Amino acid sequence: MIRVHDTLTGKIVDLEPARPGRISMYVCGPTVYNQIHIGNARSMVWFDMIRRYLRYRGFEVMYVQNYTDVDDKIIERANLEGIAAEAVANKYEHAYELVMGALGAEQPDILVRATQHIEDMVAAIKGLIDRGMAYESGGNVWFSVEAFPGYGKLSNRSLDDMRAGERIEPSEHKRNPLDFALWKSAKEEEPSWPSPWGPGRPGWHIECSVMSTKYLGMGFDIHGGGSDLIFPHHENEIAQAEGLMGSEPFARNWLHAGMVQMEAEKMSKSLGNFVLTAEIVERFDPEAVRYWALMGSYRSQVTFSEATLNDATQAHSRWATFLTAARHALGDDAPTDLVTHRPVDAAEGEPLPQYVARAVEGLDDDFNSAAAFAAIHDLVREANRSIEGAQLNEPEAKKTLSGLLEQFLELTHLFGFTFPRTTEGTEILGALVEYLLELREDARKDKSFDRADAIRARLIEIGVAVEDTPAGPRWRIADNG
RNA sequence: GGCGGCGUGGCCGAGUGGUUUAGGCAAGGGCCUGCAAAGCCCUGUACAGCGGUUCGAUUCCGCUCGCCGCCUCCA
Repeated sequence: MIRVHDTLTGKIVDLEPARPGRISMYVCGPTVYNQIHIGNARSMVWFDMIRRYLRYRGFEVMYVQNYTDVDDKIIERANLEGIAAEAVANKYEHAYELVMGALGAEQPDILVRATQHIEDMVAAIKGLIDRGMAYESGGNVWFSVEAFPGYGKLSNRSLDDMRAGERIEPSEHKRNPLDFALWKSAKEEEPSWPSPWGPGRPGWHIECSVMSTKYLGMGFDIHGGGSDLIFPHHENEIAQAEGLMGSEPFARNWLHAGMVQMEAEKMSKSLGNFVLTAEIVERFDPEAVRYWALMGSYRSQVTFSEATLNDATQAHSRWATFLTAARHALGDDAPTDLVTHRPVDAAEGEPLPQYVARAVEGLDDDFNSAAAFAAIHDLVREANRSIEGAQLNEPEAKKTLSGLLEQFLELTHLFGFTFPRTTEGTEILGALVEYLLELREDARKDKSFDRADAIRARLIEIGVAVEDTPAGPRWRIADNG
C-alpha cells in the first residue's frame, strides 16, 4: 500500500484509487509568460517522479498537465515584446518542454491549454450562475464564496479568518471581497472570446476545474502542484468543481510540493529573485540537477545554493562512476535487461531484492526518496567492495556483482537517471580512447611513465578520466580538471 | 492577526520512544597504485532552549526563542 500526504486532511493516508489499478492525476503546470525557474522545475520533476513511481508500482497512470496560456501576465508580455499573446505562450511552452526534457521529465499523457477549452469554461460558468454559485456584474462573472459552504476546507481557513486579513481590496462589482473572477471582460486590444456576458477571457482558476474533470472525471485520484497554489488556486478549483457538480470530492488526494527559497525568501517570478532552470541545466549536469531536485522530500522547502548543487553533482557522479566500473568488471556478462515494474499487488512469495526492497519501502511512504537514495548508495558501496576484492573471474562473484548492478539499474532508471555520459559518444570515440590507452599501456610496460602520464593528462583535459585497475585501464567521461 | 510548516553532527538531508550505523558532500587518517584516479576501511560522539509525560525522549505534550510559506499573480 502506498501512503501519501493529503493536504485536505493534513494526514498521511492510504492511496486508494477510485478505480483499482488506475491512477488519474492532474498537475498544475506553468503560466507561460516567461521561462521557468529552478523552483518551478523542482516541483515538476517531483510530479514526474511520482508518476513514474506509481507506474512502477503497477498502476496505469493517466497524467494530465496544463499550460495556462491566457492571462494578464501573458498579455503584458505580449505588449512588451510587440507580439501576439499566443506567440508568447508558444515560445515559452517550447522553452518549458526543452528544459523539462533535459531534466528527464516525461511528457504528460495529456497536455491541455486554457485557450483550447474556452467553450467548456463558458459552459461551466453558466452552470455556476444557474446554480446560484456565481453572478454577473458589468461583463465580469464572479464566484460567490458564500454560496459554497465548503469554501476554505483545503487551506483550512474560514471566511471570517480571511476577511480579517484585510488585504483584498473590495471591488464595487463584487458582493464579497473574497469573490473571485470566473470571467473577465476584455479591454480593447486584449485577446477575447465571446460569451453570454460579452467578450472576455476566463479567470485563472476555472480552467483547471474544467480541464481536469473533462479528461479525468470528477473525483480523480491525485491533484498536484506547488504549495503556493493551495490558496487561492486549488481552494477555488474545489469550490468551482464541487459547486458546479453538487458533489464531492473534486479530487481524492491533494499533493503539494515545497517551495525553493533564495536565501531566506521564496524564489518567485514576481519577486524577481529567481534562477532560471535553463541556466542551471547549462552549468550543471542535468541529471545532477535532477538528483538535487529529488534528494529530499518533495514536501520540504529547500534553499537554493550552488554548494548543494555541487554536492548533488558529486553524489550523482559516484553512481555514474560505479556504473562504468561495474560494466568494465563484468564485460559481456553485464546485465542488459532491467525490471521496470514492481506491482503493489504482485504475487506473494517472491521477495524483492534487498536494495530494491529498501527503496520501495521508503517510496511507498509518501515518496521518501532520501531513503531510496540511501539504499542505492549502500548498494553501490557493497558492489564497489566486490569489484575491489575481487576475484571476478570467479563465477560466483560475478553473479553477485551482476545482481547488484541489476538492482542499481532498476532503481536509477525508476528515478529517471540514464547516465548518458557513461555511454555518450560514438563507437569511434570509444575506439580512439581504447587505442590511446593501448599506447599508454605499452609505455607503462616500458616503464616510460612520463609518456604514460602525459597521455592520461591529455585525456583528462579533454574530459576522459582514466583509471588503472588490475583488469586493465578503464575510462569514463568526466568533467575536465 | 488567521492557517500551515520547520529548527538534526562543518554543509545537505532521512528517521526513530530505548538497545546497531541513515545516506550524501566536505575534512582528517589509512589501504590500494609506478604515480594517480576511482574505490575500500577508519574517525567525528548531532538532534534550538526550557519544562512535562515516561523506567527511558532527538522522537510524545506544553511553553520560549528563531526561521519560512500561504492569506495578492506564483511550482
